[in-house]
Amino acid sequence: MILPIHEQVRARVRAVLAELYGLSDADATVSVEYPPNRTLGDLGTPVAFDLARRLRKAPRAIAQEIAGALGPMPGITPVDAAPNGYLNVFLDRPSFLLSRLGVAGTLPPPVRADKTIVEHTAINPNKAAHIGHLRNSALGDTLVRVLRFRGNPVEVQNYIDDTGVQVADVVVGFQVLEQVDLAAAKRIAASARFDYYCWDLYARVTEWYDGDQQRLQIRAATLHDIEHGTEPTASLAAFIADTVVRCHLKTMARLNIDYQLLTWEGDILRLKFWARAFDVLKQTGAVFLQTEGRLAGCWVMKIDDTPAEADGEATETDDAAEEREKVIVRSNGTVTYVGKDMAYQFWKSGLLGHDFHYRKFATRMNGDTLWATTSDPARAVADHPAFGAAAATYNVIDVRQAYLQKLLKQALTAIGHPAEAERLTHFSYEMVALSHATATELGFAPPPDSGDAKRPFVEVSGRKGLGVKADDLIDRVIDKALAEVDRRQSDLPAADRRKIAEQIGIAAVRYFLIKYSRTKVIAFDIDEALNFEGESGPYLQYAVVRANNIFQKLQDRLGLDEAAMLAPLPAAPPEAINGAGGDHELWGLVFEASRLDDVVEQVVRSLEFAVLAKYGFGLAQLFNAFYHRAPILNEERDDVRRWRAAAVAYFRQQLTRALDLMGVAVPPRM
RNA sequence: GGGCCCAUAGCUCAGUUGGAUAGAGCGUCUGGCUACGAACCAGGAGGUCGCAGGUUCGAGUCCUGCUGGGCCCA
Repeated sequence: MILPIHEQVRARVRAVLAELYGLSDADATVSVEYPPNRTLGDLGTPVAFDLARRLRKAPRAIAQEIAGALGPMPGITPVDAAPNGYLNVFLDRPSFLLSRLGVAGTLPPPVRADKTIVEHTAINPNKAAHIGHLRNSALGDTLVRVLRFRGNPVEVQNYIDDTGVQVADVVVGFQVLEQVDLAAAKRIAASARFDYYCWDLYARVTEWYDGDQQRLQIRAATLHDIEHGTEPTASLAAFIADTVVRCHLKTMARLNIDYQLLTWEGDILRLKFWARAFDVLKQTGAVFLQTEGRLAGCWVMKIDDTPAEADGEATETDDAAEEREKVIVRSNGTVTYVGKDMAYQFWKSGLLGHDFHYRKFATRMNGDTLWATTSDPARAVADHPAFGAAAATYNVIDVRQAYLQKLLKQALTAIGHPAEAERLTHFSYEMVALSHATATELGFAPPPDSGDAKRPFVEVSGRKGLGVKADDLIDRVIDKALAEVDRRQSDLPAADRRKIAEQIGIAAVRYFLIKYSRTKVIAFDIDEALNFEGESGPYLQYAVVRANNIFQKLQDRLGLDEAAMLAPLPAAPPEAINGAGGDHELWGLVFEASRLDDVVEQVVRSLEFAVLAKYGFGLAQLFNAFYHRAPILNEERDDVRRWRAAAVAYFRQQLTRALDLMGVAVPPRM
């Protein structure tokens, strides 16, 4: 963990700047960076460049003055003013490594107070999950893990849109296309994969609508029945949603993803959350009844469509022409999903003044209860954790929802809570499409002369049934992993090999979904996802497995455990770690391993998990190179061997933690 | 019509608040297994960072315009 050292260096340089030049903290920002290699230094700052103009001196001269005035710092040896003006510092390597291994004291974990809600997944409960949903869940779950790593208390929620158009469509499929009632639907659920069944049925309903637009009236009537609890439609819809949600939870559990609370849209309706939020919106004038024009009879919210501007110069020309009106309640009385989302957000931010009832829905992977909201007092469990009312909210939803997420923020501001709006984050990411090769392989190739054939990728469409189902992908990746494990670990029992293959498959899928910037469209390619070589989850796992094997062998052959290997180090000659002969490879590995906390901060700041993925990969690469060049079991010199073992011990500790942040476990063998 | 995003090696992508020599994986070519198991490593080839201006001691990174592509709103 390197951040405490950053702070130490930054504080000391600031003190020197005040001393030498009378500069306050506000006058100079001291950024701490990493020199390109360890020969130049471990940490560096370009502070002299920033001051060159103000002080009318060459950066190099300033750097030399600062270096001369810095004086000794605990754990930090010489300070070097590089010829180009960088100011670089070197760490005391032995004490740095030993303290990080707990041989010489440990660092307290950070603690933060503010409760944070992360909402992710939110798949319409009307069909099987596909790879697009997996990107959401993988990002969301990683966000949860990363926030917890840095001490944030997190509540994970999964929003279930059980009263939306998509569920209505599948209800139409059952009732009209299949002539199936609730009892028959239950029989189907008992005998087949229900989410897969619904996947196909949903696509058929879409086709059926396309055959005659009049049929959309059936959808509207069905939706109305669901929203108003009219039987038998309401019960069938509830059964479909409940059953499909349980399928989704199983799928996500395969990837080590789960939740603390399922929030059901139907409960928001039945508990009149919306009515409550509507009152607030009306009272504050945030929404009003439009009496004229084409939106007459609708309750609308004026929305700010202008791009964010720092200055106010444009305001005098920005009259009504720049403002649009968003329909919140349609003239037929139905609430748009924006309205429901607002009520939900008010509750998340602790501004609604009402709460759900809660019921136990299932058991989580760790044995805790997965809770669900309920509107039925008879089903409610009195003794439940406190949900909602968080200081900060992350809504993990793809970029197509950016407009609606902006509306949520505006609604919070409009009802007089700009601070809450500020702490609402739309965790936005681009969509997942299919590469042409994979679309073709799946039988979805667009006609050669069509416009679709010329596009860079093929769009996934749940409505058309066009996509890769999450469980199919996971199955294929695990099958591939199992074939590899069978080849290499034939002595292991089948059940163990299966378990290892699952761990490897999960790593491959999760790493693949994390490694791209969130602003990038993923053109999903099955062959790429199945590649376990190079930059992949299994590569990272393999590095840790190798490191673990070294300690296993030390134990087996010499009876030495990690603690016994490290115990003599405080008194051992430090040449091996100090890079005698200009070799800084061992130290380079240790230093890079220490950067995890810095990387996590950067990840939370930027919400870019690709940074975490690249870090883990780079660290694994460093280790693999070290592994080849620096033997431990076959090393004769005792101190060299122990320093190497210490470096490997720290490496495996840190990469194991990094993998855990990605929801990836380390297999016992590979 | 308005807004957001993307463009870097043959392909897929990194490149931190502007900073040290533009990197990685895949593919391709060459070499390395008596095991700390090669799901690995070492090396080669491969680049007008979409185009044109601007700001700066310094621009792949910031600003403006343009081209091509994707998405959202109307």
